[in-house]
Amino acid sequence: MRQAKNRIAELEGILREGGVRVTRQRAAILKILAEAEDHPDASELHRRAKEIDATVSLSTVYRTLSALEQQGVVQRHAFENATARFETADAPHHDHLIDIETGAVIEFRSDKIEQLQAEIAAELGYDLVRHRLELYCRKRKD
Amino acid sequence: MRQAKNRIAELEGILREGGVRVTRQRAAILKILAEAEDHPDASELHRRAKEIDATVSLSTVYRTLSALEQQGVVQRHAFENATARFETADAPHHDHLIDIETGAVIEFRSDKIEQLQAEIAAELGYDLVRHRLELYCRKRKD
DNA sequence: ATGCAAATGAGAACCATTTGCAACTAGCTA
DNA sequence: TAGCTAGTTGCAAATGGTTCTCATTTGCAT
Ligand SMILES: [Mn+2]
Ligand SMILES: [Mn+2]
Ligand SMILES: [Zn+2]
Ligand SMILES: [Zn+2]
Repeated sequence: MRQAKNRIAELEGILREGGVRVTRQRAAILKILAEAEDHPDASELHRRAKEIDATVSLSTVYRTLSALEQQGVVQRHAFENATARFETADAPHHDHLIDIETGAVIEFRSDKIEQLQAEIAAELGYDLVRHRLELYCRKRKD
Repeated sequence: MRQAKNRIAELEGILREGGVRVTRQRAAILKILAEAEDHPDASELHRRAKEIDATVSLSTVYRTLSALEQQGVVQRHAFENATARFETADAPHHDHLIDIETGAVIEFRSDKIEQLQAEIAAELGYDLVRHRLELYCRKRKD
């Protein structure tokens, strides 16, 4: 809990630095995001945030997510035919494996792949700015 | 040209096999797709198809693309905040590098990455069904 | 040629996300 | 501490790519 509080305070600090006001609504959304262990979409975040502050509107959730994304505090994912999902951007970079039966999202990281991507871009005369790697899988049955 | 004609005939054959009628509109869309060297979206395909058959409607473009996708003849891509783009699925598998300044799409393939992906899925207890790998890049300036 | 299930065009519907606007309010100022 | 004001909010309407509805047309097997 101490952990989470620090993290939230830190995030709020980043916002204030960026000239973004920390309103009641934004604090609620930020707390939800900081505590989330999954990859909720806007309406799920809305549902959760309302438990903290019932006045939060879906519009504000969207506006806040855009602001947080712009501040680099939140990351947006657009998985295959699904609404956008979000997570805080404080964890080290990772990519995602999506279970196509259950929708479960599993995180992973491959330094080899990360490096290969940069090499490929370089070979083609480009600098890699960001990438998207998603594995759509089915649980192995043996 | 011979090449293209064969390819189109072949694609039409696949459709008939699948019990999908080859209409005037579908033939036009198929021809455009077979000749396309880029990754056009639905409205661009519509624009091009109308030059062959002016009656083609955007609805039919969408419906045809869905049908072709289901037959495995066409592949749909949903790049970062952009409309869906399409290409025939007869070329060997490849992934895409997107120039974030110009929007240009460049194809590439890395057998190493392909293999690593399968390994990662396996390690997590999954079978890789399909994946999405996109590199968002900026032209290197030196 | 005929019959009929499949396909079409036009426009309405969908739906996640964005936006306009009048009422609030965070946070600096005096 | 009260006041000021630009940033923020809730609500509702707008957006825009894509899908759907339905009356009409058409591919194609017989
Ligand atoms: Mn994640
Ligand atoms: Mn391609
Ligand atoms: Zn990665
Ligand atoms: Zn690939």
